[in-house]
Amino acid sequence: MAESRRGPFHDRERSEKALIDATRRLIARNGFKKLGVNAVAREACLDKVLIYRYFDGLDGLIRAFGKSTDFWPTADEIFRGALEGGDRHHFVGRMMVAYLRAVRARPLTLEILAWEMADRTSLVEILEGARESLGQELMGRAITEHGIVIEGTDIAAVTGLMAAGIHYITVRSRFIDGFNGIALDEDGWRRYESALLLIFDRLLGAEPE
Amino acid sequence: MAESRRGPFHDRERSEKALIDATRRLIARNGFKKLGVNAVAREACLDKVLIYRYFDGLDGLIRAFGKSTDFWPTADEIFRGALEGGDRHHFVGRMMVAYLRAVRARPLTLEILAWEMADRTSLVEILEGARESLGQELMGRAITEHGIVIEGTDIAAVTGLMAAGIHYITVRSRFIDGFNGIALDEDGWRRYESALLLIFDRLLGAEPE
DNA sequence: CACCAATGTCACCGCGCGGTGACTATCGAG
DNA sequence: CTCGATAGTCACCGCGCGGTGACATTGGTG
Repeated sequence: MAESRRGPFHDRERSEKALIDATRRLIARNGFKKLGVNAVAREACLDKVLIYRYFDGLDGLIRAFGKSTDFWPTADEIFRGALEGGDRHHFVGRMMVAYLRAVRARPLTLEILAWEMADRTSLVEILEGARESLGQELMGRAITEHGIVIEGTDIAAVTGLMAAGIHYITVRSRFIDGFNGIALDEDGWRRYESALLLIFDRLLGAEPE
Repeated sequence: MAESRRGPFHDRERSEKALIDATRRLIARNGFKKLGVNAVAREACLDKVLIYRYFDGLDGLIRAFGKSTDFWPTADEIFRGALEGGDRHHFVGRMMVAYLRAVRARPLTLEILAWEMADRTSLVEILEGARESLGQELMGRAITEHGIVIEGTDIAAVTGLMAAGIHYITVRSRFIDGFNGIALDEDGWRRYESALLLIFDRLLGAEPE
């Protein structure tokens, strides 16, 4: 079998994978602006008709891309980061910092987030499913597995607000290099992280375990 | 003079204004996705060549639109809202709530915010100038005119984070009806507002003046 | 009046897009 | 070897886009 030759594979599975990979590369490189059947086919060095044959069009390709790619951080990753984050601050604050870092480290995720803000087409809706529940899962497991106790505070509203702020700043950091007068260099990110820790310490009480 | 007739005005000023108004309507209605010389000209019932003649292309038209329209809330509006917000919470928290309401009430502003997240073209950069300084102006005037004292807290980082969260949630509320498990109905907005007030009360101390 | 600059209209160009039908190449089954 | 299904190519369509040149219309000035 001529594994490494250029051009067609005569292997549907490989072609499908090539198209999905091309989609991922395009989104990572250019975002969603220039995403289309022509662009994907060019990137994959395959004919665009295959997108229609194998995926029933761009929608299906995006759907397959969404299933194949873990562009979203997992709850485990967040908890791991929070646990490594020392013990001088409240666990929930450390979770938010871990979330900030996880999102920042995922260019693909940032593009998806930006896409979700920009328009509401069928393409975007496909990618939203799994992750709206991440917040709930995080708080639920924080309570059951890590013994976090919340009382007297609308924790969903506060964490939602913080997650929203994290999304906004990280997404915009793709283009701009400052927000609200704070440069988005390593020092600026540290300041935002400290702000997150401080807010939850003051809200929920620092817990020097 | 046939003031109210359909069609050409034979009046450059009026035509320019018509094009700018058409731009505003289009952005408010469809966002920036379908914005282009053809669409604007159609909306204005004028020929697109005038966009090139009078504004040197779409860039210039957007620039003129940015100058002509006050799509951004003013510091005065925020202070007014904060002062009307009672005295049971810290002034900075009330300012953030006023900011949330001001942004929410401006569909045009939400579209611009969404646009800024989505891509970084010359068109977007034009609209960014005046407002990056709003945060600084607000905090500066809060300190000098309202006697707000901040110490021991990175207030820029905290307010930046909150403003970012406000931007994200309001922008997404154009399409979705919930975030982090909180419905974006009147009750949901109240919860976010309460969260803002609570955070700044805990951070800066409630000041029942 | 004649003239001219400015205003606005119209027809057209090249391009890349999404989408499709007809064709060829490959490979395994009988 | 033959045949048929599958994988992949190619040429083409209509459309809307950004952009431009040639023309028609208007209104003020001498």
